[in-house]
Amino acid sequence: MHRNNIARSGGRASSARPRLTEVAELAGVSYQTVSRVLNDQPNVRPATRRRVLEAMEQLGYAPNSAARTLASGRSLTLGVVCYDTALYGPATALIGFEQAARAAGYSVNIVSVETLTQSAILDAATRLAQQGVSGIGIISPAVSIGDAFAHMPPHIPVVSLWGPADGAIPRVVVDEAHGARLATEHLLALGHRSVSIVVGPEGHIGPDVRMRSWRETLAAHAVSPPPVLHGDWSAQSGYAAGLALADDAEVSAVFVTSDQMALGVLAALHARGRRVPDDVSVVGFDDLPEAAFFIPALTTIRQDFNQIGRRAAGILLDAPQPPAQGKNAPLVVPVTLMHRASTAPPSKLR
Amino acid sequence: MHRNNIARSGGRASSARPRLTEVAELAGVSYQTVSRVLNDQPNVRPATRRRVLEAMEQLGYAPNSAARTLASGRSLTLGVVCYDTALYGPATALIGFEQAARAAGYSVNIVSVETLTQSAILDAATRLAQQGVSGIGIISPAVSIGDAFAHMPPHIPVVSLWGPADGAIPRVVVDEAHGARLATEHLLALGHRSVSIVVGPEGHIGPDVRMRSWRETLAAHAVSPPPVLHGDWSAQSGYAAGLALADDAEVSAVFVTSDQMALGVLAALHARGRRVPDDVSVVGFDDLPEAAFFIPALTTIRQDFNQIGRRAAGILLDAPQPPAQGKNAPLVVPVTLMHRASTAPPSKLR
DNA sequence: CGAGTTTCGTCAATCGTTTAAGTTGGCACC
DNA sequence: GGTGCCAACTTAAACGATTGACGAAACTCG
Repeated sequence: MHRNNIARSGGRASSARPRLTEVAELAGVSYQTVSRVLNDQPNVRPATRRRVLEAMEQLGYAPNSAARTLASGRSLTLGVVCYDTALYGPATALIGFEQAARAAGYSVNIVSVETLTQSAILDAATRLAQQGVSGIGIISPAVSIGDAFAHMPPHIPVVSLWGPADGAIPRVVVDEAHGARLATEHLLALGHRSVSIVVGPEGHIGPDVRMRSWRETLAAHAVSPPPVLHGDWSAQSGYAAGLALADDAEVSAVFVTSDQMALGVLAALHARGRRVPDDVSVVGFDDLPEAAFFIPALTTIRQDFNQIGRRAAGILLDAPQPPAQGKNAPLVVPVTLMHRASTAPPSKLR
Repeated sequence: MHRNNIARSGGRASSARPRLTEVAELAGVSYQTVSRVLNDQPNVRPATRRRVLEAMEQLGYAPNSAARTLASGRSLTLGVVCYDTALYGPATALIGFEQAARAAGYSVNIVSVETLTQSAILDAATRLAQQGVSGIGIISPAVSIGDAFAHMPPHIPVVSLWGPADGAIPRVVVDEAHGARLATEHLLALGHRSVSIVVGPEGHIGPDVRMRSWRETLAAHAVSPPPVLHGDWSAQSGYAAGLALADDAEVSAVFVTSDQMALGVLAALHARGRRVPDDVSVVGFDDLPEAAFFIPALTTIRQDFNQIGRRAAGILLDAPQPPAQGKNAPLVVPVTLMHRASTAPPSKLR
């Protein structure tokens, strides 16, 4: 004997975690049978199964997952690459992902990336792959990560949340286009002659789609689009954009593509003495829990972040084999307009 | 032979993950030596080490972590129990935790709990323990979870973030008491005769400490404390509290123990026509990135969420053996006052 | 150049499972 | 009452590493 396990070698029930063989012993069967019960395979008599389960219960047995994955090749673990998960949306999606994974008996490993570059994401995903996860979710509102996954560790299904369409990996997105249309049409329907826009960082997927849809909606109403303002999701950047908007007397309606930025816009408009919604109407995007308590309460587009996470996990769980990763249609989560106090008809119409 | 590995049995470099023996073969050493390099044990000549590392590089070798933990008993994985990680603070702490863990070569497993009860937390921690994590962080602003860890899976170090003092587990907290004192004294120093308070949910640790400190600070200035209002961290609950405050003409200064609730308070005061800071001064707690863009910009107590997470991971990493879990002093992260526009001297003094 | 270290290889056991293949027992059937 | 068969169970070989003991070759010194 080379490694003496003191804890176990001494007499009976040790404090260490019981093994499969101990369960078998207690139940009076072979360890094989216990394994059968564990992986609920057929050919175990109900009475035997019951005895085994009782023995497990009694010993407080839980299978050693390392041994399990080693022997079986299946890890029962999913990985998530997080970026900026401190934002409400991604954080909520992460929780949703975990909930769905846990419900299916999987655990969740996370790796965060500081920057949203292809190589950083690829590194993170590789880490997870080496950890042996059986699927990877990527919370990545960036445009071009598709290529990165050409060199991904082979045979691990991947799904992106708010991901780009360029890659060949499946993705879960919200109906960005519809949301932008809802927002823009809402403002037009109120009587605004035009709708300005504050979009997220260039190169991110969501903003791009929202902007395109906004432009199309304006075009459908024969409105030529005003200049586009860019932000980086932060309230700070929204404030900067808001100052620019405030100085333009033509602006009577703004679609801000995130609630955080909308908060900044509201602050800037207030600082410049432009009243909302009297002088300027503002629509956000996300429907943060706080949005209803902005001053004034923010009209915004709600997206169900938790569901995005759940759906993403679901895709991985349904695809233990890498799915047909064609240019398959993304899973689209619907959005709805929450009408609150920050939007009203332009003053001249009242 | 019982299980034929088709992929590997065919000729040379297969697409499957290389094994330790393959590295050894390529480097022209025994697998023993490779293992020595891997666990950087002594007695390997630099030149040999280099050859081995090159071979690893060339094959893209990464150790199979399941096999590793099985054989060694070390898992190189930490677990985190998350509650409401969609909130900015906890989410940021989670990221910090992961960053620190990753820097030390550990990966991070998460389990979320829907409710913050002892049993839910214990279940979650047990799940993680069964997963084989070598340390557990608990993001738990609740009071009484200490007992739960009496029956925890043995010999796994645990640390709580914003955790209660009652248990015997180490914890990382912010200087709640100092923060509350800073906030209260700031308002008193501005000339307010009294300071009202809106605290978080009863039974949570942070709120309790903050409230006690607020009370002591008032006492030190010979001010008898006004009635306490309770919220649940949400802006919604802050709004409700704010309405109550707005109706009380005596109130000229409020310390709201979270920025989210402060947002609700601001909205309620605004809705009731009470101006901030002219009629009422408001101080928050947390310093969310958005706080500077509330209307008006919120004076608040900043805490470094990321650092809390990092520190928590650090404690676990320094304690591969369960630490001396006495009533040890918690690791206290400092706070600072961010003075902004929501606080000013009471109107009668101006 | 011999003694004492390093360095490295061989051999072997082990971690706690899964899983293929072999063995037993009992029942039905003709 | 043998034959056949299936369910139920046992045996044995992996999975991919870690770890220990031990010995042989290769260095380092005095």
